[in-house]
Amino acid sequence: MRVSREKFAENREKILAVAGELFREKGFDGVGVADIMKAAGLTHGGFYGHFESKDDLACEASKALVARAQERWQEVVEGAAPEASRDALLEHYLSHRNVVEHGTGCVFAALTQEVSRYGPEMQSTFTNGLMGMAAILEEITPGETREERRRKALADLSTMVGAVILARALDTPALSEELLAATRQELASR
Amino acid sequence: MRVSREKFAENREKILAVAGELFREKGFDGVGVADIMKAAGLTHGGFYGHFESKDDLACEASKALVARAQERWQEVVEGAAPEASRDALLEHYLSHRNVVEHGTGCVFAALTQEVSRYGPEMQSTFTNGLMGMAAILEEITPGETREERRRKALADLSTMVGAVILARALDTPALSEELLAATRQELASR
DNA sequence: ATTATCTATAGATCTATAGATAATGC
DNA sequence: ATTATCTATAGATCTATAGATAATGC
Repeated sequence: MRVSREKFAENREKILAVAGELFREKGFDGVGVADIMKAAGLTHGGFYGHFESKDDLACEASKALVARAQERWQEVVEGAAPEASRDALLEHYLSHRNVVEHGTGCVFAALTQEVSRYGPEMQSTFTNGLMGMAAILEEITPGETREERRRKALADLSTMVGAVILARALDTPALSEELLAATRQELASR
Repeated sequence: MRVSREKFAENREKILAVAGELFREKGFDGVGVADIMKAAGLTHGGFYGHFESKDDLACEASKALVARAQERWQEVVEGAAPEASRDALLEHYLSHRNVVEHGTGCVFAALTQEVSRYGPEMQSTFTNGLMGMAAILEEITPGETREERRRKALADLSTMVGAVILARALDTPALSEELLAATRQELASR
């Protein structure tokens, strides 16, 4: 049941998209190749025509997710007036949606803890991604010197990702919301 | 090869201690019952005399780790002069050691992302733990009102845990150290 | 006699591959 | 003829259990 070259490329993209969602929902270790292929509407065995291994897929999916995350931040920043861009980004990131919807939420809030156990290529992808996010933040962060803005950007990035990760672990929506609101308020007042 | 009642209790503690370390190193999904028992110097089959299931062990080990983490923060706070306690806690937590030594480092920096996928009992344990850490922070956080101190404590907790998680994902020690130092400096200046 | 541990294995699941199938595209 | 997918399965690994073994403690 061979498909056209075009459809082949489409299938590869479908696998990547489905994997990006399932990995964020269940973690790299929490989902198997068969699950991913089933969700993509293909058979298990067909997978190895598209990717060398599950690790290969995990790396490719991560690269796509990290690139997309940076694009989203750029869009949010560029979509707001310069003086409102930092607040816009804070509202975009520290949102109820990003806490509840794991499968479509921030890749860093979902997978960072697994990265340090998944080999150098994955770590390199996340390092580049995090530095990219920090660079975007740095540009919209007030401060006297470039060093001060860089410092604030790194600390703010830790705060933002940390808040979403912790909010996801809390078992009461009211507590998650309080943590999120507290973080938004504290970051905005700086 | 039956052992004494005393030795039985000792073996249980040994399993819990080894599990606490291996879970923090490799994640709940990254280590098996056989690995844990081997590291404890016991056989695989003996496990089920001590715990009902792997999930049961994961819950018990998490409870112990969370309780121990709170004790450590209390000790650090009480071991410093009142006006220096916040700085002491920041230095204790935002340390090179806590980034590099996963097996003995902060349980929240190691396992929080897996918690939301591991059922309500585990989430409850982590929620209680996080609220306990926030309460300790709140007491040593300056601020006009109790609400303001609570808010700052929640945001600072997000920053601290977030910084260690991100520092662990970075693939260059110099970048990890920069992130840690930036976060320490920003938090201390508040 | 009781019970903590050990040996052995059932049963489920997961990654990866081999060979068959069937549609594409030169 | 080439090649993308499907069927079937090998091989590894993981949780959990059954039955045997041997030391404890009434």
